[in-house]
Amino acid sequence: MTTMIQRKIRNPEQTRSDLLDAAYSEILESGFQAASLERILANTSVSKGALYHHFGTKRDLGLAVIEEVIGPQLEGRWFNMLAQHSDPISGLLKLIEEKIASADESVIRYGCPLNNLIQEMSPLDESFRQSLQKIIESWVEVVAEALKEGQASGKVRADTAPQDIALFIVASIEGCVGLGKNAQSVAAYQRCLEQLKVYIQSLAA
Amino acid sequence: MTTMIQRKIRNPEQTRSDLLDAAYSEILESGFQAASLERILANTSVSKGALYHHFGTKRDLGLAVIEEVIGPQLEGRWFNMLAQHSDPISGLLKLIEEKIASADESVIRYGCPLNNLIQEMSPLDESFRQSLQKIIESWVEVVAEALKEGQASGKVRADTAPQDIALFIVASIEGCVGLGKNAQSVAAYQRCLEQLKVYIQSLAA
DNA sequence: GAAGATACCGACTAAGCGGTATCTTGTCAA
DNA sequence: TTGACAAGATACCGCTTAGTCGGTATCTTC
Repeated sequence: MTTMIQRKIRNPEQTRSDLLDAAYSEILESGFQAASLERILANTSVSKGALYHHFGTKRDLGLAVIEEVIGPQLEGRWFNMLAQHSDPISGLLKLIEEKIASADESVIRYGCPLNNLIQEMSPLDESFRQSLQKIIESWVEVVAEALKEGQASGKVRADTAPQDIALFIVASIEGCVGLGKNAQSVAAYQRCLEQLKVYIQSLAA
Repeated sequence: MTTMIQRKIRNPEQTRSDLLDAAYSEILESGFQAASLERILANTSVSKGALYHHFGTKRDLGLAVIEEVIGPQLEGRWFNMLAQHSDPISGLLKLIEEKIASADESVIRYGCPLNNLIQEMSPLDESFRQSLQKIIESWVEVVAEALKEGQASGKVRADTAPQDIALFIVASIEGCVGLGKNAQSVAAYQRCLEQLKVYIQSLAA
């Protein structure tokens, strides 16, 4: 009944991964709710049937993007950087400096994928919120742990609360990205991060 | 041809204001793109015809919400508070403390209306971006001016850049709200703001 | 090589969307 | 009192949306 022009060779994992990538881009550009499955499909060569074979609903696709694309992206980088510095202050400064150096149009245009989804989805869908929260928590935890070790080795002021400071640092970063994004200004983003550096330096013992 | 059950008395300004209020709530809950005109109308007793009499498009309605509801809400408060303190540090601390004290479920649930719209709309619609940017700029400006005056009167450290610091403070606040919102935790929000207080205190001469 | 499972295809559906057209009614100035 | 216009009402339109379904092609297993 219908003409069948299918892919000759099959590669389910590739198909799934293509969908995740395309969905990630679409969500980054439009947000989750305004993300269009038709557009995602148009940017891959995947059919609607294949999509719904791999993901039960649009929601499932979105959650998979968070857990399998956004999460790993963020955690790996921070974990590694802080692991290879014995002094957490240097490690944090290095990470911020890296952000300042690599700041470009696309960061300023789309902002932080994590923050975007938090602002849009966390009040609307509890599963999204929890998924995003897991990432935030492990991010904060990595920073807090580094600060604690720094306190133990006498490199970070002892009269501070690592957990709270870590939370504030993460919050500030998201804030800087958000403001830079709205100003459409790489310079504003960088100036904002420079102030965060000042704050971080003030944590040194 | 059509049955006409209309409002007996007319009050165009009230109608317009009702629409703005209902649109504000709907946008706060669902974001702009997912905000439904039908739902907005259902929450007022206004007809679609009346809506489109007052606002040309959904976009126009959104822009009016930003300029006539969100903007004034924010600016008034910060301007007044900083005006009545000769010491900007005290003024800022007072504002943060007020935020900490008045933190409740609804702040944590919906977050900052301004930040929500920035993350969602600024990459998608240049008019939205500019409208939001005007608010951010005047917010940053109020803080920066207060800091400058503080420097002049010797209450704020002279070796700092008021404009950059103001930017960072605003960014941090948005970040704190955003993280508190995702954690669904008033306590986390408050802890985050407490750290901002520490930073602000460090600006004193 | 047959059978069963997995992967994939694309036309279709129902609902919701923003927006429009055409109408009536309230208001107020002349 | 009446004419003009602002304000409001409602039915309707075209379009997009997420999701479904019957069917087919490929792969794996025995």
